[in-house]
Amino acid sequence: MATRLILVKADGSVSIHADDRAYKPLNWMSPPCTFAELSAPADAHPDAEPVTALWEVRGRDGDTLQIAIGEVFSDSSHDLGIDPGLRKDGVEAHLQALLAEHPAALRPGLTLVRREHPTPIGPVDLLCRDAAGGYVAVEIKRRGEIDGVEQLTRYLELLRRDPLLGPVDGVFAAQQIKPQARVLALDRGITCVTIDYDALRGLDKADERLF
Amino acid sequence: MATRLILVKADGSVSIHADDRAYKPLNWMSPPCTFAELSAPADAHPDAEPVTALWEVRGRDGDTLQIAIGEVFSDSSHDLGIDPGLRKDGVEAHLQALLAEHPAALRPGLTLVRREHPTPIGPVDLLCRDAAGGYVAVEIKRRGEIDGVEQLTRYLELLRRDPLLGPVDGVFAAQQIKPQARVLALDRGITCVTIDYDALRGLDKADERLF
DNA sequence: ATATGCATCTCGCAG
DNA sequence: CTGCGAGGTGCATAT
Repeated sequence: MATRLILVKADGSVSIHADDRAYKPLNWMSPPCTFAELSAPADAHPDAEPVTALWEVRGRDGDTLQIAIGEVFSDSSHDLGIDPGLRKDGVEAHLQALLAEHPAALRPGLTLVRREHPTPIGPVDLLCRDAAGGYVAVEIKRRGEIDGVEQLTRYLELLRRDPLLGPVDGVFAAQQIKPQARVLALDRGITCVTIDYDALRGLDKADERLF
Repeated sequence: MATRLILVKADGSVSIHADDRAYKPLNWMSPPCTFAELSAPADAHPDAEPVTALWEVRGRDGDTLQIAIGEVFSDSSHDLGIDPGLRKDGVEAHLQALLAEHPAALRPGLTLVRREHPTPIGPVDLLCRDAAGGYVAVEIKRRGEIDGVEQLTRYLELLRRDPLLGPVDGVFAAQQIKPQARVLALDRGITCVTIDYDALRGLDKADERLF
């Protein structure tokens, strides 16, 4: 038993918050879920704090979350209406767009062949050619971790099976690259490039001024 | 402007919730952060809804979150006190502990060499030996997905470079294994084992009774 | 409905 | 403090 905040949203989710852990609840049930009040809660131990209500929230896979309520300090309900939504900036998609405009920022002489070049196991962020005409596959992340290196490795493996392309170089580009990811990349002959987002955006702005 | 829930926690975090997205806020600032009310909010557009207050939340890296408040429908504050905390059951650590006690549940004749056996790129969950004396590396997940297979593959690659160990088998153990992960594992010669947590715990309880 | 990839992920642990 | 792995991750998108 503890004083906690229970948040029931219109989407059907239920969250139980303590006064810490940032935005993450102690426990929760994601929608879709159904909500029921179990009748006549019986206290197992007479010494325990009395339970005045018992809620059961049932999730889609049959998981249940039971909430035993002792005392209610505050209970309010509000209709929030339709939300106008939220727009974000600076995510991976923007990095990809900027680098597609300025591939030479990754390696001098690099030119873009296409964005989201398809392979059987998913699209490569950028496919480029270097000054010598060789193909270069680029994987872009906001934060470069091992997963990204694995992803690029799989793409390279498939691209290199394509006789039309010939040898394919790999470039792993991110605003920040974790040491372990860097080690793994180098071990696999993949070049790491850390990106300065603001500088790149500046480059883009300068470009616009020229035309 | 929209009707939203603003949650300010004792840990200093601020979250802004819409009436959907399960427990995730539309926007937030994680602790540690400081909270200030900017004075005299000026409305840029006379037609816009009036802003009666303007909050600025500043994060550790200098990020700021500004909250413009029009009308307050409800405002309440509660002292939640110290939280007794939350104990979880059935997470990967428990699975690992149980399997370390009962490695033969993975494959008959298997015995434990050590838990968290170190490699240059991280620890292998379990290192075991089979009846024939050969080494077996075990990766344990609650939910087996492709990432886990990749992880085990990396460990195996490194362990197999160690001449002291000789050939090393791989076992991928999880309560639930996704079809694609299973296909990838089999393609790489890795054995998949789905674990019945309750049965394993029963095995453990039975063991305790013997001593 | 399911698989894949991103995220201001958050959180806990261990060096 | 930092890095890294786990999470009932959540969430959007493409298939």
